[in-house]
Amino acid sequence: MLLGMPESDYPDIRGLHLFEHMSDEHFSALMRGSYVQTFPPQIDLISEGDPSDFLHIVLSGSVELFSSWNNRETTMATVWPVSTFILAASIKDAPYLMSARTREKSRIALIPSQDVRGVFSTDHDFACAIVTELAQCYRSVIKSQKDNKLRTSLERLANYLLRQQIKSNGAREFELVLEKRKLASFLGMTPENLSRAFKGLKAYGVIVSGTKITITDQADLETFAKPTPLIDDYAI
Amino acid sequence: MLLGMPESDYPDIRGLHLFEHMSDEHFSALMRGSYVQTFPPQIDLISEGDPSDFLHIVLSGSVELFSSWNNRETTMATVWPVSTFILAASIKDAPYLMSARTREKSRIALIPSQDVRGVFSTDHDFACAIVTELAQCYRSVIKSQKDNKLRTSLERLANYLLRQQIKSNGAREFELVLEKRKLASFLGMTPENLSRAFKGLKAYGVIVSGTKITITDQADLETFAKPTPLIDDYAI
DNA sequence: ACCATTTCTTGATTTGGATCAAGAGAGATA
DNA sequence: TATCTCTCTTGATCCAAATCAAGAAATGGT
Repeated sequence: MLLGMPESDYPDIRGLHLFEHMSDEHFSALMRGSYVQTFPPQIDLISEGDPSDFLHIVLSGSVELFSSWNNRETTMATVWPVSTFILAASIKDAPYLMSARTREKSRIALIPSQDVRGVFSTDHDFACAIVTELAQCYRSVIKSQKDNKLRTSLERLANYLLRQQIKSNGAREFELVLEKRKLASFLGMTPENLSRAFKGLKAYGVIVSGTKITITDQADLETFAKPTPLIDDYAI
Repeated sequence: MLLGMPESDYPDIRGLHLFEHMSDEHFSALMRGSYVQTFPPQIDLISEGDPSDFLHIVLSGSVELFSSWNNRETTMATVWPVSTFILAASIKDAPYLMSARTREKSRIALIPSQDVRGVFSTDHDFACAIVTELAQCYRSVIKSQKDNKLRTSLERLANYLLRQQIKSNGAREFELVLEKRKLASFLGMTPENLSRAFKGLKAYGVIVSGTKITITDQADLETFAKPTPLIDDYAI
């Protein structure tokens, strides 16, 4: 069942860079036309090729973005609260290029794309925020493209772990946030090979126990991984 | 030597979607601060990591965008007249993620990024045009990402040829616009393997003679390549 | 707590692509 | 035109990763 957006969700959404500086009036207008729904795990939210009727926002839980072709499937990204996804398609009124499914029970806000485009065309601050967001998204994909084309799978895994470590405040020990099979797909490899790659990183001081990763020799791993801000820093 | 932008170049630039709808006043302001320079072939225009001082526009010739890491290099894209490149970096005032070099003698316009950001922050039409442009760029990279992750190298080549054929108005016969070694890098393979891949496509009616491609059995090639708008149509 | 199901791991094998090496062809230069 | 250089092609070999197969571990439901 679809629910109108409860006001209690407003602050979370308003806190996103995307909506931070737009006028109260426009923000309320967007919210009034929106819905919130809680979905069970593994539910398809959108399918690539469909018209982009809604801009989606993950309020809780998490969402996998994936793509398929010729009976193959690959994980493109994972979206965590609070963030939007498929902004580009909504703005361009173009079909989705990726599909989305919930990874777990998730609360998703749905803002009609038409409303987004409407406000975008009149609210300059909103347009500026969209530019910043899209530039960020674009640069992230370029980095991912470089990661894929310039690195071997072992190097990609090593750098992925270093990035995750930073997100875990640089702790020696941290948890994988993705299922290994999804991580493998995200990194462009098979689950079998991911398993072997983890063993390959043992030589550089990486210990894996279930979802727990321990980096025993930071310098050694970094010497091997050679992380660079131009690929691995999501902030720039 | 740097030259101010000659007025004769204004129409070409004004014709870009990006600058089409902005006010005359703002357009002139941008142009007044800009430069045009003609570069010889194989000249480095920008290096990844550098601050993005200028938005670049290719007026004639062509430019290769490439990236390097750990002594490896890969071709990311080729830019043809008349188009801009590194818009996202200019807007975000962030370092370039890709390097650029001329492929041939090329005329390049240079618009100070600061001016672009200045006009962007006040001209709503310009901001909207930037949104459209960035959304387009983003979606192109996503398509490229899907191409790389979901297809084998033979499939990538087959679909590349079909896309190039469309750009050549669907002719049975057309010319490759890239050097084969650059095409190989762009498609994520070695020159040796590209050579073998071309031979592999002979089975599907592709004849290669130097830079000339002939598709003798359109249906057969398409059956093998399985092109989809969600990867291969640059327009959506 | 138990069973069923799925995921993960490990090993054996195959395959696609990279690398190495050398020759053929094309383009540039004098 | 002849020579030099660079790109492209081809063949031989090697390596990384995919696939196939089976067992171990973890997860979820009753």
